[in-house]
Amino acid sequence: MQNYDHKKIEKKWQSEWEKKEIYKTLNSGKGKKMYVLDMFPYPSGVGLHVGHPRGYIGSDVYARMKRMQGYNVLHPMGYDAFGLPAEQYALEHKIHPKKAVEENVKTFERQLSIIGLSYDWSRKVNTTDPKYYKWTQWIFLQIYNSWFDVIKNKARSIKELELIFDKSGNERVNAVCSNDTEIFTAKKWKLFSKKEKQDILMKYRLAYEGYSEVNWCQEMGTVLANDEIVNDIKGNSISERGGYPVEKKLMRQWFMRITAYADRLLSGLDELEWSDHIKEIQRNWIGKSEGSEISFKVRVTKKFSSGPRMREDEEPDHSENLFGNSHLIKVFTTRADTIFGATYVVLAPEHKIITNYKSQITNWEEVEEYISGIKNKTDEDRTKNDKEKTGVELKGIKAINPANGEEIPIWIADYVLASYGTGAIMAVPMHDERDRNFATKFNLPIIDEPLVDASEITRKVGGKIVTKYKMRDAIFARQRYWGEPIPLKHDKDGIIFELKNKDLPLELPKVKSYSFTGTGESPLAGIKSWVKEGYETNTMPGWAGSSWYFLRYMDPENKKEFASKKAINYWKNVDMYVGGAEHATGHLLYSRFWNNFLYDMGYVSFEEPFKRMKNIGMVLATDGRKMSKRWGNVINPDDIVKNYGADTLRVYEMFMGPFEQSLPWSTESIIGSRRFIDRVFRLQEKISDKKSSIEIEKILHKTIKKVSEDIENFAFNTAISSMMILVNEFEKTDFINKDDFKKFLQILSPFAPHITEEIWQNLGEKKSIHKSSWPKWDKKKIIDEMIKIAIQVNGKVRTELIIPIDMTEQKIKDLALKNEKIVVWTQNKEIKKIIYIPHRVINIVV
RNA sequence: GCCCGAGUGGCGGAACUGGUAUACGCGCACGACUUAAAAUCGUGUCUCGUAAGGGAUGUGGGUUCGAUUCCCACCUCGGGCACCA
Repeated sequence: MQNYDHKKIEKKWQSEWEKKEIYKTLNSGKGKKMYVLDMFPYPSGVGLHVGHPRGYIGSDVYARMKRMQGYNVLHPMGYDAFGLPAEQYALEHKIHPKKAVEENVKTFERQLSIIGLSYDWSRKVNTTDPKYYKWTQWIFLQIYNSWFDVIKNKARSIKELELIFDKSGNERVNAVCSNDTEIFTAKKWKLFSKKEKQDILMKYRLAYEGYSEVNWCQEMGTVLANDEIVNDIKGNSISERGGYPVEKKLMRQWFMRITAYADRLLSGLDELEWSDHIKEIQRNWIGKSEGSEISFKVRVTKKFSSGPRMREDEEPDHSENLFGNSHLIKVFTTRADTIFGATYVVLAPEHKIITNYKSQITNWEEVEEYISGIKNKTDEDRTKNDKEKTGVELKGIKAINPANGEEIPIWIADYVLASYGTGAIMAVPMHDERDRNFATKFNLPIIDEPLVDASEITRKVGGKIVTKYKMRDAIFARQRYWGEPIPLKHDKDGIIFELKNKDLPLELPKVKSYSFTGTGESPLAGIKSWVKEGYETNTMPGWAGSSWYFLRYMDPENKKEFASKKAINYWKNVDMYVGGAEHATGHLLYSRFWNNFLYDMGYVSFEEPFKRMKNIGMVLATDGRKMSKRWGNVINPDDIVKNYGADTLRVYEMFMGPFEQSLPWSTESIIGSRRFIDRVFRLQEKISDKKSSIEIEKILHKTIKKVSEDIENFAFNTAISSMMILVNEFEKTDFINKDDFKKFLQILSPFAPHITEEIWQNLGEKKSIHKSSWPKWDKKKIIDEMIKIAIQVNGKVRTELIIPIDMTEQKIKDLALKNEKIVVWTQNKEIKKIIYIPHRVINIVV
């Protein structure tokens, strides 16, 4: 008997499998389909630590079992490689990002290849490959050319909207649109110029151009993310690196109107087999709340003013204009029932109505100062919970509470956000803690008025019931180089043209420097030919390519479509998605959004892309911290594979604890998994043609059942522990039946593919174990004839009984009562009742 | 602050739907093999107690014949959101 040489065995089988392409998947097959997908990685320069492959091993075990169970399994891998880290790596190493990605992919593949994962590598995708991002651009154009019909609750072509405008204007259109959209008739629409029409349509498109505030750092010449900013001693925002001042700057951006899908993204969660935890995070992120929109009239109290025209008897205005018109303040409240307790109104400092009353506000200087003070603060500063409330009253004007006609003061304060609701609130200090804090600080009245019916009062004061979401539209632009170019161009009059399909992909141009431009614009803006052609200079954000990659794996070489109808209809949604929980509010929301959109437009036949999902827990370092170069606690999987073998690494990573739980790595404990593999190898010596004992058969079949069920539930740790128990039993016997041992090898093979293949073929099999059929357990063989039950007196276990499984309840009770260990506790006492739980326990209550 | 999740031996963890808590593995101790060590194998390993028996699943209470599991309060840790009207 030769010794177990993991290096030799693993190398041999890996090259054999590759040669025979045993993991290659066709877009058709006899069995049912099964799409098992890993979240594709961002190949970074530092390489993998032992935590990274844990999720891949889990999905691999699952995919391998499903394959053996007769499913046609799609199990691909690819790379998400656009974005900042690759760009920064390139800057540091002075190479092109494309080169950096190539290098990192190579490192990644070398590290993965030695673990023995069963990917179909022929389906590899890379988001930075023009052949791939051609279709990212194409999908962008479909989204750009769509609007959202609220009545039909789905996306429709923008051409249809134009037809509606031609026919009847937008008065009756119920669409999701930007909130400063004005109402027009068909007649008026026809009079608009081309540019004006374009601007109006832009307010309806699901991908649209707009402006948003960014954190701008002049010294660094770039936009910073929120977590790249810290506060100095005075509370001013400064960059984390360098400590330069950061201010807010309005910047042109592209957006995705994900808010149109808020309701569907919320209700779609119900049918998904995801952990409740992740669903809850998405629900909170979407943040649905129902309430009332109510208008408060503004009255100028300063005498002889020449302000906006106002008439007391004027009808409230119900236009969709965000900030209402000049003489009405529209507030959003979830507590319309408290309206009689409203003692003041608060506007966001950005509220448009403020400047409309510039000449009526008597303390304008003070107001202006407060507003400009807000400008230099980041949202984070403004929204710190423990922050003392600040604000300024708008003197000279008052609001009228529509419920009781009372005149109440109007304030501006940064605790009211322009981006949520209507940017204005009615303050009810009696019922709202924030309003109460504010009222206390500024000596505003706090009154206790009886509550009224919310919907009734809303109707009475001419308001309406509305639903609001916390979720915002997603910014879909980066002012950086390393991303997909946006496939649009404009002429000198600002008319936007989309690129035709035949002109896709619009490839990233070569550029001298892809570092920050200093103007905040993308490096593409520095390329004369690019700008001259009128191409868009923003690039797409990192999440663009990852929002649809699962569809490309189905048909990765297709040149005519992002994937053929046939392939999409065959594979449909991902059946099992495996990856980190940190993508809950990013990737997992965006890709659901894109997939919903593609469903609306008839490109895919399913609304939800990821039916089942398991979230891998993090592998922590031995010290309980995250593994990081910084702490010097990184364990490299290459070393583990070298010293213990890939099978041992795989078994250990699955055995160390529950799949979804974060666990500390222990190189000390890994020896247990290696011993297990060693024992399995040594068991070969005991193989015989003799029939196994009934006891061994029983435990074997129980183990097959347990392992099958555990893999299905991603309970890999207990699957392995049950196989360890079986091996312990095998070791106690003199011989092992060959067929029984082969069954054991099969259920172990998803975890330890190399050693099981080696023994399998040592036993005379010619075909790969991974192509064999998953063993079935025999129901008859797992039934115990004799079982052990506990006998309790008053809930405490006093003894155990071993009885035939079919013994009657009465007989068991008699036996229990006669038992000498029980009699000690029951004599001279009245037996009140006896509780019998079949096959488990008898409890005698005295 | 609000919303989720978790807390079990020296360590990682197990326990179906309320039914014998501590499976499996690591570590440790002792023993076998060995000149010796490693490897391997065997035995033991929650705690107090000689035993009978008692006590332990973060803490305190409750429901129940019976609670790691359900309920209430609190403590600690992890995650999400963060003045969302």
